[in-house]
Amino acid sequence: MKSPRPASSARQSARPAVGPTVRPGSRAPRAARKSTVATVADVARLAQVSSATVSRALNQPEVVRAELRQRIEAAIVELGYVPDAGARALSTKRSGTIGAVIPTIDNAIFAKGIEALQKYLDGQGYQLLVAVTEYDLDVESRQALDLVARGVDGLIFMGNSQLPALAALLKRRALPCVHVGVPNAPSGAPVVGFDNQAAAARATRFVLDLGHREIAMLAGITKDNDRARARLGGVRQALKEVRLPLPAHRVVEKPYNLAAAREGLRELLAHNPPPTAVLCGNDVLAFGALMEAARQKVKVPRDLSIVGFDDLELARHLEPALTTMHVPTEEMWRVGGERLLAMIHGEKVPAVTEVEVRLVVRESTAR
Amino acid sequence: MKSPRPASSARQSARPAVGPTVRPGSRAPRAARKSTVATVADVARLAQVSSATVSRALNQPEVVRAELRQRIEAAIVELGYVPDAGARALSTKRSGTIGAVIPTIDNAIFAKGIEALQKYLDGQGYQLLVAVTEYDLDVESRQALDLVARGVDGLIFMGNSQLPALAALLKRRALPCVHVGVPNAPSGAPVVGFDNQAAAARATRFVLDLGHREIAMLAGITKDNDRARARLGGVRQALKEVRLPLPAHRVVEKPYNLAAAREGLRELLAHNPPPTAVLCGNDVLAFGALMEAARQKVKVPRDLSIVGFDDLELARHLEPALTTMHVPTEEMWRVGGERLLAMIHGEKVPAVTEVEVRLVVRESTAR
DNA sequence: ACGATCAATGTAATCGCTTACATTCAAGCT
DNA sequence: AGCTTGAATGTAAGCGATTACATTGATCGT
Repeated sequence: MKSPRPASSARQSARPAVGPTVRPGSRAPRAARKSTVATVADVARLAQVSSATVSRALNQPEVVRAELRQRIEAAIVELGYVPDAGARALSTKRSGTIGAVIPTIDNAIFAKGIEALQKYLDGQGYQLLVAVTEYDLDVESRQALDLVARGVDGLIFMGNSQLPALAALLKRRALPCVHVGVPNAPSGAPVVGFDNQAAAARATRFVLDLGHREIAMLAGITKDNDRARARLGGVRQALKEVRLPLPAHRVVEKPYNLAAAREGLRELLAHNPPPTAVLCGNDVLAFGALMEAARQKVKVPRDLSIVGFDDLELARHLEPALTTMHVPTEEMWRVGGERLLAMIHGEKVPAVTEVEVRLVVRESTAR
Repeated sequence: MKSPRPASSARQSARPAVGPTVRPGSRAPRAARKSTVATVADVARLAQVSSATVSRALNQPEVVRAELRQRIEAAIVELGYVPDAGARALSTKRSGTIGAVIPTIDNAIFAKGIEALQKYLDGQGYQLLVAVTEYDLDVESRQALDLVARGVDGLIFMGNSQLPALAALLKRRALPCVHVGVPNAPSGAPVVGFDNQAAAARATRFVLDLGHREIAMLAGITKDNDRARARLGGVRQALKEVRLPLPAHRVVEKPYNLAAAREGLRELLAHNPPPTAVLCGNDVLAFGALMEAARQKVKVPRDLSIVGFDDLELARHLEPALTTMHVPTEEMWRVGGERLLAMIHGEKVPAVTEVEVRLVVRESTAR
C-alpha cells in the first residue's frame, strides 16, 4: 500500500507536510472532471447576474434587490451549489475556523470540554477543528502546524504547549491562542484554568484532616503532561507541609485507563503497610481503583479512602460515590472560546481567568 | 446562524464607528498587512528560484537538484513558511481531508471509533475532520454540508444519514461516502457494520434461554436514531418469536447518560411484576442500570439480570462485570477508513463488509 | 430640467498554490 | 557536426471566491 506521503517527508521537520502529496503517477488532467461541481460563475450565469452579485447575495443579502436574490437562490438550489470554504478563506484571509489541541478524545473530560466549546463556537458561526496529540509533544506540534496550515483563525490548547519552535511560529503569525486547564502560560498567551498543584494539595490536606497518614498517589503519566506533573507535585507539597514522606513505593504512574488503574492500585496495596488513602490523578484512575478495591474486597471507604480529580459524570453515580475535585470543564472551555474569539476580534482579554475548582466530598472517603 | 464575518448590520455600523466622516482615503488596501505570513513567492525569492521549483521541492522532491532543495529548505525554515492548505486544495481539487459525522463525541464508543479512524488516516497522510450531530438530522445535514464546503475528499457516517437532500448533493458531487455500524445503506454507499436488530435479538434469546420471562428493555431515544430503533426492534422480534409480549411499561427510552439510565431502571422496576432481566440499548444505559440496582439493593444478577450493548472498556471492569454485546469498534472504523480511501483512489469496494459482534457473557446475567 | 447623489450591479484584480507548457542546456547518437 | 533527447527550471494560467473600483440608472433638489 503506497502512502500518499512520500517517505522523504520524514527527512526534516522543516517540511510541514500537510495532506497527501500528489502521487507522481496519478497526474490527471486538471479540467477532466470539472463538470460536476457548480461555482459562483455557474450560479451567476444561470441567474443572469454577475458573480459579484452572487457573492453579495450570499454575504450581504440586504444590498441586492429581492428579485435578484430570489433568482440567485433558485439557481443555487438548482445547481446544488456549495461555496468553497478554501477559496473563500484564500480570498478573505479568514477561515471561520478554530483549532483545538487536546491529548485524546477518549477521556470524558476532554470529550465534554470539546463538545461545550464546539457548541459555543457553532453558535458564533465558527467551526471547530480538533487535533489530538496522544500526550506526545512531537505529535502536538505536527498537529498544531496542520491546523495552522488549514488556516484556523485561532488555537486553543489543553495545557501548555511546550514546543519553542511552535511557539515561535505562532508568534510570528500573530495567531490568537488560548490555553485552558492551566494557571499560566509560558508564552504569555491568555489562560483559562486553575492551579492543578494547589488543587491537588487541597485534596491531600482534606485526606490528612480526616486523619490519614498512610497516603499514596495513583498518578497519571507525568512525561509530557504538565497537569499530571502538577497534581503529583501538589500531593508532595501538602505532605511535605506536615512533614510526611511520600516514598517511591507510594507513587505509581499509570496511563489513564481502567486496566492500568487497577494494576496501579494492586501495586500500591502490595506494600506494607498498605495505604489507607489513595489520591488519584483523575477520575478514570479513581474509577479503576474503586473497581479493583471491590474485586479485592477492600471496603471503600472503611478500609481505604479514594479521591479522584475532575468530577466526571460517573463520579456521583458510582457505589460508593466518588469524592473528587470538581472541575468546571464545560465552563472552562466555553470561556476559553470566548476569550479566543475576543482576541480574534481584536479585543483585549485578561491574561488569566481563573475557574473555581472545589472538592466534592461524597462516599469514597472516611476517617 | 451568525457568520464569522461581521453580520451585515454590524458591518454597516462598523465603518462609521471607525471614521464617522466618510473618507474614501481611509479604505485600507487589501495588501496592507500581507507582511507577516510567508508564501511560496517569498520562499522562492529568498532561495533565488521560481515558485514552481519551490512547489516541486515540496511535492516531488526527487525532481529538483539537491542543491536547490537545500536552499529552499533553508528559506522555508528562515521564513517559517507554512503552506496554505486551502490554496493547495483549491489548486489540486484534493484536500487530503476526510470528514466523519457522528452523533456525539461524548460516548466512549464514538470516541474510540474516531480515535481509531484518525490514527489510521493519519498514517495514510489524511487528516480527519469531525462533525457532531447531537442526534439531530437537521444538524447532521448542516454539518455534513459544512464538511463538503471544506472540501473533504470523502465522508464517513455513523449509521444512515437519512436526508434525501443531502444524499442528492453527495451523489451529484460523486463524493465517496461510507457508513459504519449499519448493515446496509439506502443510498447504496458501502457499509461496514452489522445488523443491530439481529444482534439485539440474539442477546434477547440468550436471556430467554436463561429462563427469564419478565423481560424489559431500557432503550436509547429512537427518534432520529436507526441503531437505537433496530435494537429495540430486535428485542421485540425475539420476544415475538416465543410469543411473549413486550408491554409498553416494559420499554422506556432514555438518552444515553447515567442519570437518565438510572431513572429508566427505576421506572421499569416500579411496575408489578418487576422484570427479572433488562436489556439495555447500550453500555452507558446498562452501567446506569447497574448503579441504580446497587443503590436499590437489587442484587445483580441474583434479582435482576442486565445486558448491555457495545462492550465499552468499563464493561469488563464493573462489579459485577457486564454481560454485553461486543462490537469491534476500532476495527469497524478503521476498515471504514480503508474502504473510503480505496474509493477515493478509484478502487472498487465491497458494498457490505460485515463485522462480527458476539455476546460476551460476564457476571451481570443469571438464570 | 439638469447635474449631483446614491443605490444596485458589473468588471477585473487578487489571494497562495499547482502544473501544463515553454525554455534551456548538456549529453548521446549517427 | 548536427540533431535528438531528456532532465531541470521558469513562465504564466488557472482553481473559486471576494471586493475595490467603475458604471449605470433613477431620484432629488433647486
